Amino acid sequence: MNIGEIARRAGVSRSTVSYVISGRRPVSEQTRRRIQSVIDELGYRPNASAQALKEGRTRTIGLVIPPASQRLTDMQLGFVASVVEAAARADYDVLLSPSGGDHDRSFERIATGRRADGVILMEILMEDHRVTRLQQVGVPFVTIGRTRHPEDTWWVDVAYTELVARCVDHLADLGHRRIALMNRSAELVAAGYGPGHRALRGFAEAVDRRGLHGTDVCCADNAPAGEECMERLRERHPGITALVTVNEAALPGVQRALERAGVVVPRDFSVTGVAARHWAEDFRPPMTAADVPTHDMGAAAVELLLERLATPTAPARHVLHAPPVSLRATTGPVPASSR
Amino acid sequence: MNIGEIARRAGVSRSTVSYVISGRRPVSEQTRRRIQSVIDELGYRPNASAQALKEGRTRTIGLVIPPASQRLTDMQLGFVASVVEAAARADYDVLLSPSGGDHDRSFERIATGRRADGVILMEILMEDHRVTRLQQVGVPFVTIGRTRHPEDTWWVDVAYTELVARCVDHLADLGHRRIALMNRSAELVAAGYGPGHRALRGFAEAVDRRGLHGTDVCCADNAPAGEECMERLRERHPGITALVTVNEAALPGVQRALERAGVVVPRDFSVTGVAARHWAEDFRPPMTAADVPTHDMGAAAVELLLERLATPTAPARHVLHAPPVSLRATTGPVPASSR
DNA sequence: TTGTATGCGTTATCAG
DNA sequence: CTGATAACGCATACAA
Repeated sequence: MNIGEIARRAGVSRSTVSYVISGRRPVSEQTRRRIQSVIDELGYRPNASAQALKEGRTRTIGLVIPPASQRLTDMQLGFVASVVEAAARADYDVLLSPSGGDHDRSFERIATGRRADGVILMEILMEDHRVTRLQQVGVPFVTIGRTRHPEDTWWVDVAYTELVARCVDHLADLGHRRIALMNRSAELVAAGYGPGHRALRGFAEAVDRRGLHGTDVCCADNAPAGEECMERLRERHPGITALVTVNEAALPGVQRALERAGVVVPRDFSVTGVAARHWAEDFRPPMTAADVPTHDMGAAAVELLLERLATPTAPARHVLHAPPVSLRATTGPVPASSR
Repeated sequence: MNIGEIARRAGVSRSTVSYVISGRRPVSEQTRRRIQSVIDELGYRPNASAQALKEGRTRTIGLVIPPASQRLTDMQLGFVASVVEAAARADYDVLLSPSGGDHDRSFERIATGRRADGVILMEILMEDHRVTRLQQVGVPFVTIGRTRHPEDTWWVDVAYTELVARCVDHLADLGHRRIALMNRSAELVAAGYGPGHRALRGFAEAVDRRGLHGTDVCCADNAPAGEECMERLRERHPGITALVTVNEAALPGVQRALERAGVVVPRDFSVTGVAARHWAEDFRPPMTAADVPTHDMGAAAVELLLERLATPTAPARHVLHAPPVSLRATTGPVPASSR
């Protein structure tokens, strides 16, 4: 069934049906009603492909996610959920592309097949070939995260450098002198994953500025790795009294390791860092942390993209989130024995 | 840039370019090469909307997920990931529709706008209006989960009734007489959520058949709820010695509650149930459970859908997964004191 | 081996 | 207020 069929049954031309649907020109109440009743009766809806072809836009956003094979972290999931939700609110659909390496077919379809009006990219590397590719092809895009030189791209990001530095400052203020950073996985950092690098930089700078002794370790994004990592950390660096973590998925393991070692938080050991809110709140006791506002960020990414689509010549916009460190219950004064 | 532009630059007709791309008719090596080089040089890719309009198919699968506002459970996420991955392998794209209630615009776009060749639906209710709607519209679909009368729909599901019964049998064999079922949330069960109903039925039947004393409770899909629920359960039914759970998201809370109460698993208390593998393995000690093969199920759903698209007249196919209960370390003989 | 012409379902321009 | 018609970009039947 198509618009011609509706027109035929209503005894009007196809254009009139089209105008009834779009409302872009006045139609007499009488014919409007007649046409509408035929539409309702047959349950007619315009063919999206034909509309897209004619209008030159698909009302679809491409969302490039990490290869689905590896389980998405909660933060990634938070981004996906909020992007989908924000897009739906704007009556946009979301086309998912699970793309990892180079020359991914799914990515290429979205980038060059005009299947989407614009693209949202996440898990950005400092040097990201997907960003390069999208720029080359000329598809409007917004990144969640940013590359090394983000000046004239559109992005939404978390100020990892600053947040981690704030956590270090907080610990230093509490008298801690020997602290550790639990970073994301070694592979991710090696690949040039932005948050990993920026967290490390913020840690190093703050530790240096406050004259502390800092240790940093990479840790895979899961609980067992967190447990092992925490144990190894305390074993090799028995002097540390506090942890800054940017690896939320490892948190349950960190907790387990501390519990098993009989370490009481925050009496014996302090924990803080950057995490999605529910990870911080699920920690026992609730964790003092900068809560990454995944929900706002996904929505902001969509908003930026729609703005970019509406005014293609607009200068690049960025949103850098630096949420406050929410004081909960995992940080306290350095133990007297370690002072 | 379009196919005409390529044709013009290569000095051939548009059809020849089209045939070079599709390979559906022989083209002389010489012109093929000339055309290909122009295509490569300009980075030309056919317009997906035009292709879809012409061919009458979009090479896109619609995936209807729960409203994104509520965090997806790991099992749901597993389905999404595996569907996306399997679709990508078949060179299909996935269009996401976060749809909850009736008359969802995003759902309607997918159902009636011919934006997708077929649809995969998850979180199916015993009476599901989305299923009805899709049948009415005539869009091919496959459900992950099934309705009350699933005979002539296409679906992939987990045999909750049977799996829960097996868990009960296992506990009965170990001598447990008073056991509890931790179901999904009360809202979900009230809404007619299939797994909730079928788990309850399997539990009731098995408990009855083995002459046990069974208690069942609903629990929200998160750790804090699991903790509270477990505590209440032990408080109100101090006699229970084992738990069957189909609520994986509550597991960390269950674990925490047991630990806080000083209950040693499986010496004092046994735990088993249905869960995605990593939840079972993350439990301490590793949990004896029927592991839901989310990965296989998503892939199977895609496979079924593609088969249905290929042969529209084929009779309905179903896949019912009944994975074995993997013996790990959370079940043991009933404590002597409770025998 | 290649070119010409048609139509997929829409929207919008131009006439009436 | 409404209708005829020309694109949008592509694939393919038909011609040559």
